[in-house]
Amino acid sequence: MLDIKMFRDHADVIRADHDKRGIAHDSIDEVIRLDEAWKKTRYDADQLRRQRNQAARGIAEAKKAGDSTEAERILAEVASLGDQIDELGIEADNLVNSRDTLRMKIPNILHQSVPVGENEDGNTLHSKHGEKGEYTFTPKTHNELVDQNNWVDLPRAAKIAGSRFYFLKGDLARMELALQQYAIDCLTAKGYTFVQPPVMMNRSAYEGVTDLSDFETVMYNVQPEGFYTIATSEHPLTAMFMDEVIEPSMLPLKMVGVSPCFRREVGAHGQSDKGIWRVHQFTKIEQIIISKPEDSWELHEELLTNCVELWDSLGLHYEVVNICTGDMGTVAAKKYDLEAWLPGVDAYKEVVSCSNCTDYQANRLRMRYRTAEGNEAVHTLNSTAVATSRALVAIVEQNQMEDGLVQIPEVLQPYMQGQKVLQSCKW
RNA sequence: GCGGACGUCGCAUAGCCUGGUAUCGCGCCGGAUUUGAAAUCCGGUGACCUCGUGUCGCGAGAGUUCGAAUCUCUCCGUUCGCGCCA
Repeated sequence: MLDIKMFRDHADVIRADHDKRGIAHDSIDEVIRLDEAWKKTRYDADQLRRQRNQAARGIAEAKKAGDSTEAERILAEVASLGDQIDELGIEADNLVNSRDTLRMKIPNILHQSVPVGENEDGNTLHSKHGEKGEYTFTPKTHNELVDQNNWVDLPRAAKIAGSRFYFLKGDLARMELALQQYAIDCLTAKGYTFVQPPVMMNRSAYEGVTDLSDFETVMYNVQPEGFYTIATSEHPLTAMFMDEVIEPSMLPLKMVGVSPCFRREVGAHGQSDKGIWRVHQFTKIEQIIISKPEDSWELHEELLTNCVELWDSLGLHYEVVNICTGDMGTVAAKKYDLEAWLPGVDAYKEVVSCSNCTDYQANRLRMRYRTAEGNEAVHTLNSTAVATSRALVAIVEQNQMEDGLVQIPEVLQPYMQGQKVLQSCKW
């Protein structure tokens, strides 16, 4: 959510940003209109409250002085004030609620380095890492490979849960765990604190970190408590300091989180999403930073550097893409994606997303830090380190051999008792 | 699940019984003093607005009242005891 001061003092900046994104200004104008109406109504209500408070003080004094006639007189005079105050108060509440409901939907201000484009075709190449491997045979898709080796059981998962769930089995499941440990070790070595978050959140905290439409399409709602299962550990870790004033000496707060991630994937279909590429549940190791505003752009680059080092060390070929205006969501001010090459389909597909959300989430979460001038909103950043299901797909496809077995990346071998090749499951 | 206690500005705490201006301390910021620092002293330190002798704010919401941190109810959270439990 953008600071209301942006609408009052720098509406031109928001308008220019909407122009870049190619969206109309209607909502901005409406927020400004509602804000002015709220300020006026609020002022009127305050004036009445002031009258009432003065009267109440008068009554207190009169009673102390033992003058009950005077007390009765003031009481009669202000008898109707309460109703008027209630009326104006409700009106003011309605106005400010409408204002903020609308304000929540207005996207973050983009960084100037974000390329302008209508859709994902406008994303620009930031950097290339590694080379396409050369195969003396026709590379298979990960679906064919996990099927051939009995590493994934989709039909039985569908039977007991539903489509887009999976059993992960044998050596592939072992490598999944190795990936988790390796990624966590890499980041804790860089000074990031390992945190395991709750995997469910209440609605009010969740509203602080996500696009409102996600409640209808992304998160599972768990009854009877009404919790939401997290779609990524970004959400609990970012919301962790909700409603707090953080000591500046604690910043920047760097965390590496691991959690299962749950996604309903409403409306998501298509041949390319078969197998374990797009699923309802997967594990993700996530980097989170909470920082002072002046440090966030440098730290955004640090997050990307961490990803690059991690993915390079796995020996994988991928590209880094700078997401354009038309492909950016509501929350991020700038976003890099890592797209790994999948030889089975000869395409680059998203495996990592690295965002600077500036003060957008912090404003919603009322998450501030102390400065000489007062309390100011912090900046929040997040980046995938490894989403294991997708990393497995990239490894399986890129490291496949002619017999359909898969070489284990060297850095993961120590986590698998030195094993070098993933073996098939018997059943 | 049952029963009790508790929730007050960044932290810590008083006020609650008996309704009538949000207390003291620490930390932090500014000023005085100092070559500098420490110590000391003074002031400030939640949010909002049309910036006032203004309004709101004591976990959230509702109620009683001219007026609620204070009384009543519901909910949330923390904690202790009992029960169940990996």
